[in-house]
Amino acid sequence: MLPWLTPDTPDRLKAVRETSLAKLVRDDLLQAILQGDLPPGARINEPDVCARLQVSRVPVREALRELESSGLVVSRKHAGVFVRTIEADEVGELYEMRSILDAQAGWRAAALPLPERAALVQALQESIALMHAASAQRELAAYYQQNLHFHWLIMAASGNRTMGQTYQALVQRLHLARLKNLAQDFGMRTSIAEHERIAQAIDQGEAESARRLLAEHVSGAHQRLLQGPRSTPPKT
Amino acid sequence: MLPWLTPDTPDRLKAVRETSLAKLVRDDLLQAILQGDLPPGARINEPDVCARLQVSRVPVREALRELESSGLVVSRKHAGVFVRTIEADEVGELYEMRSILDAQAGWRAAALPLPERAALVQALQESIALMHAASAQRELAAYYQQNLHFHWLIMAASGNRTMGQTYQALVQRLHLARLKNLAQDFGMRTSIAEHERIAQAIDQGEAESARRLLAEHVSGAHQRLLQGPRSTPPKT
DNA sequence: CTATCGGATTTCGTATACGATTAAACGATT
DNA sequence: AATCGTTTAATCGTATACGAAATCCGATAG
Repeated sequence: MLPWLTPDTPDRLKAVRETSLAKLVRDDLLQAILQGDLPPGARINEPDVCARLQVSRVPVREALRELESSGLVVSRKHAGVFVRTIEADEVGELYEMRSILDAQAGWRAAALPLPERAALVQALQESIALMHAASAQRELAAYYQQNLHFHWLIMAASGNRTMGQTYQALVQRLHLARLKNLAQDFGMRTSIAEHERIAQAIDQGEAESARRLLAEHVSGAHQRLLQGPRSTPPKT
Repeated sequence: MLPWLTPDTPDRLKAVRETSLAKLVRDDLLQAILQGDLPPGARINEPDVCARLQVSRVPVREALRELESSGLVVSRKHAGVFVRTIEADEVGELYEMRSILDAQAGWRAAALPLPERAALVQALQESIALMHAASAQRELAAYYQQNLHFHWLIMAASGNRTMGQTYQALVQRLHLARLKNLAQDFGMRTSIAEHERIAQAIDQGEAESARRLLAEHVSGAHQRLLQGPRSTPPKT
């Protein structure tokens, strides 16, 4: 390798060549939306974005169109672009889709050849450990992130990139809904226990179990969300 | 109703108010792609589109960006926009997603309250009748359309609009793959028989059966596609 | 005759400016 | 107080221009 070439030079070169201003603007707005800097219902001002990022209107408009088609913003003609507000019924729709996507990914993951599966399971267990830590310290944000990570590990391992993209868009929209209702502790303990059983099923190669557990896990998460926070589960 | 108001006036008014040039261009290009006028791999020339539709470049670019994010075209910087070519492995990914979406929709449909379910089943049976007709006359295009229609009926009846949108985008991409391989007769008889059993399961309200049958039906369609055309199934 | 290098053409990406249209806010009138 | 008209500000669509990149093509060297 030539001395002035760092290992990541080809990647950076490729990134510069293939990226466009529109994509950069899109990523910036995406981050702003997901972080809550642009809360649901907020109006996105084109000139402001142009001024902030020092770009012209065209890339901004293209970025907004792309965000619109992924369902994160809505554009009302001659009125502006607004961050979408996700209604309760749509949350239900999104959870239903998540449940079947997660279930399918889990099924695939559990049917993976042993070496890859073992690597996945190890990553899952590390994620679970971090969930325990976050739960113990009541760090909801950290727990939430780990939760996303856990499921993403399974999705990524399933090997279906198309499904992964849909999943990602889906999670982003759910995140939008989450921004409205303040983050709350909806049964972290139950959730962790389910995660452990899922990881176990994948570890054992029990594909059908993994599928069922994941479907129930996601549906259950939705149910817990609907029922709202509870102090402690009643001992029957 | 006021005399000068035709029944569809509100709709048309709404359409005019909400539509934009970009959306019109998008729909036009979408149709051109799906009809095969712009075959996979074809280059989409911006000035040509501008000249043909008598619009400026901005709406054309926005339309292309939207098509890109729905996976129908790819844009190579400074090289142009091209209709996507779907590779075999991606076809597999798409079929995998279709199978779980169809299965879930069928499960929901079979759990529908009786009046809606009866209406759905009637529509499904009409569709099957048209499939029989198309099959008898070897009209592959007509059969293909009915096939799409059949599955769409189930998806629409399931009531999950979000899932319906993903499904639609998915079917469009699969259609793109189909444009490359010439349309072929991959077991219409088997397919019709499966459709009949699916309609029956929904009619009987057997949700789990409907889910399983649809999942197997779509997977089977993919398998038939992979194996290529066969003269007649061997009698065991 | 082939391969490679270089320039010319084409096309895309971006920036800027302007007219048209619309929505929302404000004020005037009844 | 309610309604209507006006104003204002924003967006949308368009036109134009320029820089950058890629492709095409020919000339030259081997």
